Amino acid sequence: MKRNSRLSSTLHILVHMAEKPEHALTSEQLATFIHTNPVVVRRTIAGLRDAGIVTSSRGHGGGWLLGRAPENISLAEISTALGETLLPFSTAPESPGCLVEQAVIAVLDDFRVAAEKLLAEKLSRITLADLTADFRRRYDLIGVSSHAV
Amino acid sequence: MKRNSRLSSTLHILVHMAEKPEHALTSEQLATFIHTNPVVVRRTIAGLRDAGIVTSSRGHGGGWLLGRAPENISLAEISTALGETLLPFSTAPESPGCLVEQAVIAVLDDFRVAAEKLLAEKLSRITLADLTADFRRRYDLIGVSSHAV
DNA sequence: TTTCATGTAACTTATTTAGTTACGATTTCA
DNA sequence: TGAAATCGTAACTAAATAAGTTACATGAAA
Repeated sequence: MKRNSRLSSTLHILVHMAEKPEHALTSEQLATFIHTNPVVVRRTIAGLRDAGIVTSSRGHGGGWLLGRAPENISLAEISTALGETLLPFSTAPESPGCLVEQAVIAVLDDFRVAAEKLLAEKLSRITLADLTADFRRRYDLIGVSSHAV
Repeated sequence: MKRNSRLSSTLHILVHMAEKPEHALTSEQLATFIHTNPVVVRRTIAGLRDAGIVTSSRGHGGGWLLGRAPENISLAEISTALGETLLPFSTAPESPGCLVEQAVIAVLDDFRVAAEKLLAEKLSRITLADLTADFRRRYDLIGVSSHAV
């Protein structure tokens, strides 16, 4: 798993889980999908469990399942549950008391608040179901082209 | 200079330059403003020079000046000149040929393109002049409160 | 009670970014 | 013309962050 790909890797995993709603997938299996190892998977999606997006069970036959229907899981929730920040820049003060810095931070923070709201809104309109639908479309297309050949 | 603070640090520097339009500031001076060293400053704002946002001159009395009026320098330009990415997540393929990944990347890239456009628009409406105005307001306020006491 | 699975802490490794040193090129000034 | 000041940039070091790995405790099922 590459850097900064936690969101896309997690979505990859979730689509697989959505495609096997009745079958718990182990961390081991999920790890192979995103070319990493089971511990990284467990660590990465631990927050999703806390958010009720997935459930996990131990022991024989255990593993991971979606916590609810893909229609009710938005990318906004997933991103939040992963602890991802939508904007990459920092506005933490480095020279408390400096008026220039205070002005910079004030303006940037205003922008940040507004931007995060916008992004969260956009992400909340995309659901896991949209992703699985997109996947199925691609899958069916391959089938068609195979027949055509 | 902390991590992920290249944008705010650069804005800090630029406000100082806007406040001294006639006086070239050296990398050394700029470095002290953001608590780093001259080479980091030169490296960081090299892109701004290429974009015409600032100019630099060598030798005795040399240093850095704004390339044009603060009203005509937007945060969008600055961010771009710094080579900053507005969104932090990666959508680089890790398993070429995987249809699930393709679906995930397609959806995320659509979001990314739309989101970057939105953010760039918002940033293009904020200029360096807005920052200096904010700074002056704070500066004047301090003066007033000093008189009051 | 054995096996399979997660939960998690601790450690190692890889990557990225900032910091540093060094020095050449350019400009000003005495 | 020579000394001092300043940027430009390459090369290296250090620090921070994130991923990968190992190890083992916990819990569930056969």
